[in-house]
Formats: sequence, structure tokens, C-alpha cells
Amino acid sequence: MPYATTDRQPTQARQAEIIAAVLALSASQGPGTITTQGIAAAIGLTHGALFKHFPTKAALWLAVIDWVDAQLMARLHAAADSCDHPVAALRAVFMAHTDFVVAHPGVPRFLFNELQQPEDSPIKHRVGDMLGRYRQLLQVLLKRAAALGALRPRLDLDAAATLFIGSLQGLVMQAMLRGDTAGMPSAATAVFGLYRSAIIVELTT
Amino acid sequence: MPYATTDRQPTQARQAEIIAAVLALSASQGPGTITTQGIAAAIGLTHGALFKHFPTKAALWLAVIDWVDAQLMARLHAAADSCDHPVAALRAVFMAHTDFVVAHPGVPRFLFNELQQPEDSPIKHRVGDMLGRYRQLLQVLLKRAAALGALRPRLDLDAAATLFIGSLQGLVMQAMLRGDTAGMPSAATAVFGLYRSAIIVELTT
DNA sequence: TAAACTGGTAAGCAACTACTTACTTACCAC
DNA sequence: GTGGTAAGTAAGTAGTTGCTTACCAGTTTA
Repeated sequence: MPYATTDRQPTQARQAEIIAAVLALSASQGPGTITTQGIAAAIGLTHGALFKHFPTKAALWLAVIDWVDAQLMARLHAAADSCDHPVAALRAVFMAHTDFVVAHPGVPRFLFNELQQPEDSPIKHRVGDMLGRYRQLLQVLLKRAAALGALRPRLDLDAAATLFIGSLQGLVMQAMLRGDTAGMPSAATAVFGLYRSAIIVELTT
Repeated sequence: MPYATTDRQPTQARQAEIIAAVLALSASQGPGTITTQGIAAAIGLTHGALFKHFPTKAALWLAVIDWVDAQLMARLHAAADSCDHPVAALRAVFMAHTDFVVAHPGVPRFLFNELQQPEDSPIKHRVGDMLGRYRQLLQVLLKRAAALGALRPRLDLDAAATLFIGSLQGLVMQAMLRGDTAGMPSAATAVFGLYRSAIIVELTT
């Protein structure tokens, strides 16, 4: 159901529409199989008109990454800032990430696809950059928790960040296999509970 | 090879060679960008000769999955059987998986690529099947550990399996970002240590 | 020894790809 | 109104894709 905006739209609005169409197509077909003609058809536009708004397909791909970067990181930082205790903040970030994937199922597919390219393309570099800033956010929260004495002594913070992102990936992969993201939030709650057990110091109750 | 080269091989040997070439190409370029012509060139064969051994590209892709399935699952089961204590067996499986990825870096790229396709292709089904058997193996080990009283009470075994596979995925993704799998085993050791903390019951030492 | 089979080559096909071109139309400042 | 420009169309380009065809040589089999 491509909403046919038969209207003539300013470039900025069209660019946003095109980016949204790419992510929508990423959810319903492999991102590697998306064609410029398919994108144009999805928004009821001519193939040639696409190139009035993006010079090349690569430029469009980069714009998609930029949109994801801005949106996702904003939500993660907002989640982190919404909790005083760093361990609660970690949980909030975990769930915010989950919610974002549920709302935009095409995003992880798109990112995975770009990470797979072994060449050092600018797109892959951009994705790696975003992941680096993600790890940085986690490190800050982990260090703050360690300062409170909430974490196990001699906890490997690098490994803790890897496990955090890896658990999310595991959840995403399960959702991709099942074909829908319906059960993701509840599964995420259980998995974060386990993650929490891995990093915090136990209180003998 | 302008001369009459007698590198004429029986189909079975060629099939194995072709499968190996696909996985090698998966490591050095995106699996989605692999072409039948590229495969033929990689093993010094004509494009048309490929189709003497596989009727279609899809059939070849399926054969690659079958090879991965047989190889990986055999190693995981061997690792699981090499340890008496189930928690030690889990560690052995974790490291065996890591070693397999280091030995065959194209494999995770290939599998991810197939999982991304949202259509219910037979290939995706095959991958999902393998992952199901993987989870089953983990469940057996986890239940055995629980029977020994080695695990936390009321541990969510489903979440524990998800976290196990997810941690491996996180390690793989990091290696894909860096472009090589050199540091994977040591990182895997650290991450499994964290995972172990998440599931076992603590001994107050 | 002839026939059949098997694994190989070289060339080509139809379909599809990203992108371009030549031209048309809506919009907006003056 | 009018003219410059931004956004749209329709048709085409060159290159690539998976796969096929026609032909050939060595080995096995009847």
C-alpha cells in the first residue's frame, strides 16, 4: 500500500519519504535486494525522479545510516538519562534499543547488511563509528556502576559491553528467524535479567 | 591454461571445491555480491562448467548450508562430549564455535546473509533448523547442570540459550567490524567468563 | 570398436541493474 | 503575467546477472 502522494513535494520532504521507504522495504525484503526502481515504485514515483533527490544509490544509503544513527542514539541517550542508578540506566538503554527495533524492524537488517561488506566502504565505517559511540555510552554507565560498588570486582568492562550488545543481537536474530518482533520485549526482559546477574555483585538475601 | 589441462575432476570433488570457494569468497566479499561467474573464476573454471555440478545457484547455496551444518554441528557435539561436567561442556562448545569461526570466517557472513531474507525460503528454513538443534544441545547441557545444582534456581533456560548464542554473535560482529578474527579466542574467553557468572550459582570463597 | 557418458569450453540470451537524457509541468519572486 | 527553477515523466544507455546452448575430448561400457 504505497501511499501515493501525487503531489509535488520539496526535496527535503521527499528525501525523508525515500529514507522511510528504504527502511520499510528492508523489513519486508532483504536490504541487498532493494533496487532504486523498487524504492520509486513503493512511493509512487518514477525511477528517474529518485535521482533528483539523491545523486547515487550510495548517497541514499549513507543518508539512511545517518537517519538511523541520529534516531537510535538519541533514544539511547534519553533512556540513559532517565534513570539515576547506572544499572537501572543500563536496563533502560536495553529496553529502548529493543523498542526501537520493534518500531523499525528494517533497521537491524539494514545495518547487518552493511557490516557484512568486508571492504572498507564509507558506509561500513559510519556503522562502525556508531557502534563505537554505543560502546562508549555503555562504558560510562558501567564505570559509574563500578564506582558505586555495584559491579563484581575485576569485571572486564570491554567484555561486559560486548555481551550487552551481543545479547541484543541474539534477540534480534531470533526475531528475524520467527519473522516478527512480537515477543521481543518480554524476551528482552528475561535476557537483561541474566545479563544483570553476570555483572552485578550479589546480595545474599 | 592454454594447453590441454587434464584438471578434469569428478563431480563430487568439484562440488566440494566449489563449496569451499563460496565460503572463501564470503570471507573476502559480501555473500550477497558473490556471482556464479566469480565462483568459476576463483577456481579457474569456466562459468558454464559450474552448472555441470549444480543445476542452479540456489541448489549450490543449499549445498553450502548443508556443509556448514554438518561440519559445525559435528564439532559442537564433539566438544560437548569431551567434558564430563556440563558447565565445562558449555565452555567447550563456546570455544569450539569460536574456533570454527576463526577457521572459516566466511561462514557467519553467509548464514547472516540468508537469515536476513524475510521470505520463507528453503535456505532460511534450513538455517533456522540448524539453530534449533543448536539450542537443543544447549538445553540438554543446561538441564544437566541444573540437575547437579550448579545453576541459579529458577534460571530461565530459554533466555540462557539465547544469551549463549547472542554472545557468540556479538563476538562475531566485532570481528567483522575489525576485519579479522585474530583476537577472537581471547575475547571469547572473557565473554564466556561473564556468561558463566550469569548462570551458575556462586560459591562464597 | 562403437556408443554413451562425463566434465570441459566459448559464446550468447533475456532479464535486470544503476544511472542519464530530453523534455514537461508546477511553483514562486518580481 | 512572466521567467527561472525545482520536481516530475518516459525512454534509453551500458553493464551485469543467472543460465543455456552448441560443440569437444577423454573415459567407460556394450
